[in-house]
Amino acid sequence: MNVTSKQIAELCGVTRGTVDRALNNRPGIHPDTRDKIMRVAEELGYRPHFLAQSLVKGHTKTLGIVLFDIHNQIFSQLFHAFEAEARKRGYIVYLVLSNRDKELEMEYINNLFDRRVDGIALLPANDNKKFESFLLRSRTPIVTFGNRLFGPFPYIWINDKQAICDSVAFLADQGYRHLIYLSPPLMRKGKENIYVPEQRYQGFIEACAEIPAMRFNVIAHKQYLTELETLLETIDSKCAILCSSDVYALEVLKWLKARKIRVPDQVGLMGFDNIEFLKYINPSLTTVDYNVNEIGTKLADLLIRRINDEEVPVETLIDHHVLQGESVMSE
Amino acid sequence: MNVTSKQIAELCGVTRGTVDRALNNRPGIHPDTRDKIMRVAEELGYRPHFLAQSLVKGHTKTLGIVLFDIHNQIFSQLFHAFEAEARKRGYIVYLVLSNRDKELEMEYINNLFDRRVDGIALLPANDNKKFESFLLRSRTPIVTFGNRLFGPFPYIWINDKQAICDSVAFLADQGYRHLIYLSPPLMRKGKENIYVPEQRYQGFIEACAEIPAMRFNVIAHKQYLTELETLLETIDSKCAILCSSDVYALEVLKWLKARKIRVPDQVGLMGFDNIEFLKYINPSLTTVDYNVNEIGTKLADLLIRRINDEEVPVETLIDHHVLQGESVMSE
DNA sequence: CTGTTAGCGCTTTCAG
DNA sequence: CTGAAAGCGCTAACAG
Repeated sequence: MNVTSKQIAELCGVTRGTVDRALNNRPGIHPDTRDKIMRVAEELGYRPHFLAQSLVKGHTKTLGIVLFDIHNQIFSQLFHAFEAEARKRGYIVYLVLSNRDKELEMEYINNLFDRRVDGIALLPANDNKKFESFLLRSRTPIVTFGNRLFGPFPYIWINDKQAICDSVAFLADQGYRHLIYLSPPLMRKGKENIYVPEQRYQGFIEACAEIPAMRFNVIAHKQYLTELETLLETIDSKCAILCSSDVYALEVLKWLKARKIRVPDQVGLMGFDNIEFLKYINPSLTTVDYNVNEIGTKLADLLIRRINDEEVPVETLIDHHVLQGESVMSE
Repeated sequence: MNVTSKQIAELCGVTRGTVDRALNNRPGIHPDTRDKIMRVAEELGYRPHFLAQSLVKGHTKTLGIVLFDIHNQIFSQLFHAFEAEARKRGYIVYLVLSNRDKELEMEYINNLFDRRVDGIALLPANDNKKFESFLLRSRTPIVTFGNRLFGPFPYIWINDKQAICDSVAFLADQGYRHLIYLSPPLMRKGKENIYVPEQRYQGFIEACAEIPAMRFNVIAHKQYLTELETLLETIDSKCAILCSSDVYALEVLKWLKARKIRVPDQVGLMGFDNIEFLKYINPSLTTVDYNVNEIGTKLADLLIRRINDEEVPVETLIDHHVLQGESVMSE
């Protein structure tokens, strides 16, 4: 069914070299033969065999993007922007989900290498040196985001530490004197790459340490709700729960509602990411907002520029700001 | 950097044919030479060139999936399941987003054809005959979902018409005597493939027609909220708004809250899809629930079976049921 | 301006 | 058991 350049050559009574010159309009061919070849190609609905082309050209116009999963809406928004930019620049993208499984992540990346993707956008779950040298060995351009590696891999995200510092400062401003930082990913410390959770955590610790009157706790548990329950009973000052991402804040909010604990009257609540779904939540959630579409677009841009051997900054940090909602209140 | 079978052949003093026999453990090779070749391959970290392999084998172990977008969570859930099943069966997947753009959809599908994907899972935005014959011409296995074509393309989804009939029956049971069906996608009638919206619409009309006491309206507008506002003022009987998907129901709920119209006291509200995020919504939304993970998994399964030339049913319908939430109430 | 040749990396058939 | 040769479909360098 599929017509090849060889067939066109035979039909036109020329050789494949000539057909190639016409098809890829390169110089050195008589206008008449070119026209004829183009007409025949058109009629037969000729389409070049992409794999064969890739094999000889050495590139595939394909990008891979590795995410943990796509349940957290922040990543589907990011993907959408990434895909759109990739398309505009002529690339198609493989989306693979590692489910935070380190083995699976390596398997997938290997598979992407085998398929000769031109570049990979990576949200890494692995973090050791072995992994990094594995990535380096392939010489495939890689840009990381949302979690950092320490080899020479460009990174794009936000300044997480600063964002949490800003959040703490904001809550302090509103009169909160006791903060609970909730970040279940921290429990995977030593097991997985938790660069970003760690950054946020440090931001929290440092910011709190600088405010003399501030008391604080950290919850880094799978069973964070039960821990929260016991904790909440012991606190008497004005207290807020700062979550490392909106999805946890939503879980907490749901739980608080079930317990008839009023937000923000009895306890303040703050998330992180400003995912689109927040617009349907009451009370509206105070959160850290940043332009994830911009990240997705720039991620693709950086990757493609690396593919084209252009210089790209090793670190690109997008702006963020605290977005005030009804889930916290002043005095 | 990348080691080829040719290099291994030279190093082992054999020919590439022999190397191939070892690597793909085929019969007709001396155990010793096999061992040696395997050892050398291992040491050099040999990995077969996937594109070259595909070129000669005639398959790519690649699936394409075409979605409108990934903002509606129902589709990210579906993708997750699809991807997981594909991986288990040895496939990697291209995710492309048509944004409901018919031109773009064709471009993308052409691109997937060019790349010789083994099969495509398609949520079609196009619907005319030209499009279908275009799809057929390529002879690439295609399975559709979420919107139907009428060529011989297997289809998997739910029985949408029945689901809306069930919803209407349910609402009637609860004592509602006036229903507003809200389905903005209907406005694209004649412009795009709206098979599923149409099915749901017909379910609504037919079900209402069978209930003598029932009055009803349909909103199929982009500016559905303003239309809703004027409509609501004219209604005196117990009324519910039935939305063609949860995302519209959430928009409506948000708007009603802003207008201080209480759900379900003043008006009932019902969605469709039961997306995961609903668990964070108050009042909890009455909706139509179905197992979208099952759809994603079966979609991949059907597609792969078609690729393997197995017979697959032309239509696979997953169960659904009305899930009662607090957004509707009896008498 | 066009044909010939070699090659991308792998598989497969046919001899030996 | 192994080598030689052809081919997947396309590109590119070199002659003519």
